[in-house]
Order: sequence, then C-alpha cells, then structure tokens
Amino acid sequence: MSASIKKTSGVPLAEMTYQSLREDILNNVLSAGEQILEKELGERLGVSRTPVREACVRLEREGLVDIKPRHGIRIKPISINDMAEIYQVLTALESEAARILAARDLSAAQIERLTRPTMAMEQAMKEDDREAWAASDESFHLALVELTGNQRLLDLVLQFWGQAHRARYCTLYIRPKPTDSTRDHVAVVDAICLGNAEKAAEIHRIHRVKGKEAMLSLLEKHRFNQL
Amino acid sequence: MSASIKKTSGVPLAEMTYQSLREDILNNVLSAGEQILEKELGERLGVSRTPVREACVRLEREGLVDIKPRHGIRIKPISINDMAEIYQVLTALESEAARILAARDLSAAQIERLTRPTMAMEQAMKEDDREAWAASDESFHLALVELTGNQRLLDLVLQFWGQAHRARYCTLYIRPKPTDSTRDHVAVVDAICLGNAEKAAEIHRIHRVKGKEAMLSLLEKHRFNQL
DNA sequence: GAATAAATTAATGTATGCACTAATGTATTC
DNA sequence: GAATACATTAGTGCATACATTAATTTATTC
Repeated sequence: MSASIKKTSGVPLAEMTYQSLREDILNNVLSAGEQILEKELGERLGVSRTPVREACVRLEREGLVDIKPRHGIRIKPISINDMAEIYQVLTALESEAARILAARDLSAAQIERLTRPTMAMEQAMKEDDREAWAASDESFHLALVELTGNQRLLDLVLQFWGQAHRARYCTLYIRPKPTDSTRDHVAVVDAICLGNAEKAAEIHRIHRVKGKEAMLSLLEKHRFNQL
Repeated sequence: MSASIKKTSGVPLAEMTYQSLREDILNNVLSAGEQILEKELGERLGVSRTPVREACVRLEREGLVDIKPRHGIRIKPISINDMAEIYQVLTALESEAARILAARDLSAAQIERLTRPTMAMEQAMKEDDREAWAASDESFHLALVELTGNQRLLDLVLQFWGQAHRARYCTLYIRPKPTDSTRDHVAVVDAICLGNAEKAAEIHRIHRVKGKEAMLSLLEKHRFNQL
C-alpha cells in the first residue's frame, strides 16, 4: 500500500521516503523490473521530487535500483548471476566474522545470541513454520556479524541481505526443507567456542556455499531468471 | 586546487561534483575533520547546492563524509579503529577472491595481470620508489578482485580502498620497507596456479593481516589518531 | 507507403526561494 | 556578574520553477 507519508516528527522527509521505498522494494510491493518516474513516486508518497531523488540516489548506491535517466527509477531485478555474486560476498564477510569471533573469548550472553536463534530455527522446523525459520536464520547470521563489533562488516551484510531478500522470500516455500542448517550453525558455534578459527570459518563457508548452490539450482529449475 | 567545474559535456553536474569532491578528499585537499557548508562547496565549484547535495549523499553512503545537519559536510577522519575495521573487510573480500581464482583455470594473460604488478613492485623496491611501489601493489590487489568477475566484490574493494587511501598515503614514507610483500604476492599467485584454494586464501589472509598490524602499530606509534 | 525531418512532449538536471529551526547573540533580571 | 528569556542569524530541508534534451509524434517528401 504505502500511502502518503505523515510528517510525524523531526525525521527528514528524504529519510522517510528512503525507508518507505526500501520497504516496498524488499517486500515486493514495487516489483522487480518495474520502472517508476520520480514524479509518480513523489505523488504516491505526497512529497516533492527532491526527497525522492535523494532517496533514489541512496537506493542506487545500495544496489536496489537503477536510475535510468529518462525512464524513471528501475527496481533492479536480481538475476541468477547477481545472486551468485551476492552469495560470494556474504560468504566472504560472514566466514570472516566467524573466524574473528573464534579468536575471542565470548561471554555466555554473547554465545546465547548465537544459540538462541539456532534453537528457534530447530523449533520452527518442527512446526514447519518457514517464515519463523527464515527469521531465526537471519537472526543467527546477523548476530554472528554484530558480535564482531565491526560496524562496516555489519552494514555490508545488511546491505547484501537486502539485495537477496526478494529472492530468498520467493524461494522460501518451494525450497526443500533446510534440514541441516541447524546442524551447521551448531557446528559453527562449537568451533567458535573452542577457539578454532580456521574450522569456524571453514564450516561457515561451506554452509554458505551449500546455501548458494541450493538457491541457484532452485532459481534455475523454476526459471526465476529475474526476481 | 579544484577550481570551478567546466560544464564539458553530457556529464551531469552532480556526477562531476561527486568525482571532484571524492578526489579532493582522497588526496587530502579537503582534510580530515574539516567541515564545509553546502554553500561553500557549491561556490568552490561554481554550482548550486542541489548537485552538491546529491554528491554528498553519495559520499556519505560511501563512508567518506558525514552530513552534520547544521554544521556542513564533515570529512570523515579515519581513526585507528576505523582502519582496523576496513582492513578486516578487505581481508575477507580479497582472500575470498584468491580462493575463487584458485578454483579456476586462469589463462596466461590473466595470470600476467597478477605477475606483472608483482614484478613492478620488486623493481620499484629496488629503486626505492615508494609511490611506484604503492601503485603496483594496488594494481595487484585490484587485479586479484577484478579477475573474479564479481562486480560487487570489486566495487566493495574499491570503496574500502578509498576509505583507507589517506592513511595509506600518510604512512607510505614512514613505514618500514615492505620487503616481503613481493614474496607474499608470488606465493599467492603460485597457490592460485596450482589450484590450491585453501592455501591461496590463507596466504593472502596472512598477508593482509600483517599489513593491518603494521599499519595499526604505525598509526599508534606516530599518534595518528585521526587521519 | 516508407523514410526523413521538424515539432512537440515529457522527464530529468539544476537553480532558486521559502520556511523551519538550531545556534548564536543580546538584553533583562536578580 | 551569572542566568534566563528573547531576538536574530544562518543553514538546511523541501518545494518549485526553469532549462535541457531524449523520446515521440506529426508533417513532409519521394
């Protein structure tokens, strides 16, 4: 839906526009390949072109849209190749995160930020609740990166998850049950706790690579060439 | 210098403004911590605030400036902690690149894109030409990432090199001679050619970690807290 | 009727103006 | 002289108007 934005508080319109557009892209309200003129976007939200422009510049740098000079803002479709790129980047960043954490002494509370989502995944699997599973999975991966304390690492992972979000959602219900995801996560946490950096990174790498392969073959099989 | 921008061709002013500002930041024409008003920036380049704004939004997302609502654009200083973060990210991305390449069969021409800069480094070292050495080093690392064909990986590495650029330059002449850099590069290329992904990634990791440690201790020693 | 040229439209890139508000300065009070 | 209230300034956020130019349509020629 995304009706007109209310000028609630001291939050700049450009910021609200950005948030709103981002939401709509991630949730497929604005679907891939769609092209919308700046004016239309402005009208849709009840703001002028200026904040729309600013939002779009940000979204473009974030990899979610392309600005095509006379044809409006194009919601960037994710091809299979894009997906491969994105997963490669995530693999690099996250497995490095696992490595970093393994070299640290994490507190019990910190470890729990990893184990709790993992248990939640297990539970969600039992109940066959894929959305809950996906959310918990996301929590785990996010916690992994957050715990490193490296803000840039976190920002990047968030950015790239954003790019992959639509595709992940589209395949959530047609993919095979992610049975060994939980096992992988447990193994990563174990390696981290044991301080085995190499192993933690390696397990996580393989986990991610498996995920990538599964995703790509799914996209190919279902001819999801552009999401 | 960076005098007024000429409206050369079909290139948008916002783009030229962005390029110009980015250059000036990387080359320390605009130095770290400096705060400049939108109006001033506009006057400096002979453009209105609109393109300046657009450029700044981009630069902010790129991590080069902060926009501080009533105090202008602040050239983001790089702290030691920032530097550590940046190197961690680069380590993750580049060592993954090495791993990816090792899993491929590279052509002779492709290999040469790695070996040539390495030889140039060696040569520059002999002549004690640090600038040339740095440029060749950069070429090597760039080629490594470019060869993967992963555009996102490349963009990220370029972005983070950008953030680290000032600090690298500032320390170029006070750092000890980078004697074993060449050896590391050769070893990485060897591992890649042998198809030993694990080893290629590992060597490159260690190469980067060494670089990071050297850089950080240098920054600490010279009290470069904000670059 | 097809092809080219001219004219029109429309979307963006840029400049500008206004309103809002944080920051600063001044005045008043005690 | 310090503190608070008030007035002033100045920078930005946003809307809007204008200029530019790609795209499209119409007109003209063969």
